[in-house]
Amino acid sequence: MDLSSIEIFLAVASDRSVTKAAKAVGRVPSNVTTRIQQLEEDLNVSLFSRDGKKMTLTREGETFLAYANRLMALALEARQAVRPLAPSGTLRVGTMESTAASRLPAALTQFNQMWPDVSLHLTMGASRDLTRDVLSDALDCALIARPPKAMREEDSGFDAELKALEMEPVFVEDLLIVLPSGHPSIKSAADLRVGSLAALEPGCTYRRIAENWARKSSALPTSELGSYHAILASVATGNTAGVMPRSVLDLMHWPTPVQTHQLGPVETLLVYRKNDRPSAFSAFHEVLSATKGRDIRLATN
Amino acid sequence: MDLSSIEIFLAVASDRSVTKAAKAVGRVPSNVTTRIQQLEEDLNVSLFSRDGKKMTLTREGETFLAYANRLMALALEARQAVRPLAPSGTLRVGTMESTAASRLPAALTQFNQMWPDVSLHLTMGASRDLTRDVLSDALDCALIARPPKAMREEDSGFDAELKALEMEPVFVEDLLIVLPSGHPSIKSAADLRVGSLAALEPGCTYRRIAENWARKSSALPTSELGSYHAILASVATGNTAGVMPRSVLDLMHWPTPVQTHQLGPVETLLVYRKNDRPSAFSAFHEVLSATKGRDIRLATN
DNA sequence: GTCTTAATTCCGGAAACGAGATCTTTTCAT
DNA sequence: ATGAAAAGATCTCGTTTCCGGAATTAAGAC
Repeated sequence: MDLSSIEIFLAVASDRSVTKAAKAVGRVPSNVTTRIQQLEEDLNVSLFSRDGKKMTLTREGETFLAYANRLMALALEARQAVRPLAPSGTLRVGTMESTAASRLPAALTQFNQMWPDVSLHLTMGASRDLTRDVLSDALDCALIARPPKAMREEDSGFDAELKALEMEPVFVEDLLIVLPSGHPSIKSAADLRVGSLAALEPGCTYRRIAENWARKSSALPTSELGSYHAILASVATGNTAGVMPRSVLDLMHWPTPVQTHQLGPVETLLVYRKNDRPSAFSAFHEVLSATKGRDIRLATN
Repeated sequence: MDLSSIEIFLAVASDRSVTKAAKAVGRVPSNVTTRIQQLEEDLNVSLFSRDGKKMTLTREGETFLAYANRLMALALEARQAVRPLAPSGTLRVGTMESTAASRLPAALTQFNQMWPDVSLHLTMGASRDLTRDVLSDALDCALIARPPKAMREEDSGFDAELKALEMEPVFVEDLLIVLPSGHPSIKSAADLRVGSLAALEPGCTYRRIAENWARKSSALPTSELGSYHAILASVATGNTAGVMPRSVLDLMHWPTPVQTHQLGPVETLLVYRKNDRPSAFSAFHEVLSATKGRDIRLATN
């Protein structure tokens, strides 16, 4: 029994899908299938029932899920416990709105429990700005969206800044165009029947991805809003299409099942300066990796 | 972090020796060294301090040890929890005296806590007899000493019986000749200055190994005793050399540091009938494997 | 029925692992 | 002191395992 198998198991259990889980843990679906099968063979019990293309936990899978969470939490705790110098002081973390909303709560809670002596300073911002702030030492690290290759070539300044930093993928977001209810489903931006695209600031990678996609076939103005709640409200008026990752949309329990269009997966990176990892940063890094793809409800060892 | 690395770590921590630990977990020393180094690099902390050839836990190593025990215990519990049908009924286990004394207490305690519904019947005996009892279904399984190859060729009956059973190594014992205090150290049986060899029954593999070793150079009578305590007492009289594994000797806190001679490592096997693994047996098997090389003091998850 | 999506199976290249040989250092005996 | 023995570390090599991509199969949607 290998902890990485358990991480994979947790991802599959929480997504109820091999494909999603594979993205979440940064692997390929065939690999996820294999590891789950190995785990099942090792435990000599079937963890998921595959009726058709649905993966649902069996009763044994449910009980194993509880243990899996405890095991991961305990492993993380062990890792932290042997840290020779307990982190303290302040850690300045930059993050996108979306990550702060959907991914960070669990990690921050856990981090606070483990290291109450560290005061975390959170700064929200667009990926472009956050990156600059890390470079200029206004932040210790930041969670940003990696622009797709095509966009990086266009904006060589941003690309150069990224290359000057260490980076590591921690999440994968499924970026969506959210359509007003009743809007017909679309294949490309040409099918849009709205007056504008609602997004956050100009430096926001998600916004720029959406704009790139939209301008291929239509000349749609972007209306800039301050929050994802504002964007969704704007979509509800009927004349706007919103941009946000699925994880954020899921968070909002929108009343009606909205029509969405996938712009594809976008990686969230943790970036930090090379050769500058204060103890508090390493601790944060570890907590983040451990929380990756894990169920929100935290295990209490 | 891999559970097998943790198992190796536990073995090194409890033996304070790479070589011993390697035997305990059935690996080669170089491998143990590497895995420990990997673990240290992964945790970014040194677990052992190597002053000379002594391996002692560092402060961080100590704290990690606690977590390592808890992790293994939790993993074992998870394994047991998903067992689809809870084991019950009786399980008839045969064991050598020595194993019952040194290795089983921890495993049996844990097993009893986990499966109070299973009533364990322990039978002590010599390897030869236990094997026959498993074959004839008088026992469900047994812990026996694997005779070295040379001996197996001599006793083809025993060998055939073993081949008819499933077997799996679970412990490695360091078989010793225990000499009276003051006896000069020996290179071979020819250097023995005693009147007899003290051992258990004729079917005992340890006894037969010792007799084989002794008869190469001298014709020493074997005096048969009923227990290891009796053997040690007999050795204390000065005219007898005893046969026992090191683990048993260690258990007895003999007052003076006794002179010993190594007859080499002997594997302890768990043997059972092919295609006959009642649920209670599988549970026992798992507890045994998990206890292998682990510290006696059990972790309470 | 066809198309799409998801899971599994199969396969080749890459990385990790384990065993043995060698080397270094410590310890013990002479 | 000196040599021998033992233990740990290092290196290399053969094997296994693991990962990712392509092909395959199966289920649901239109």
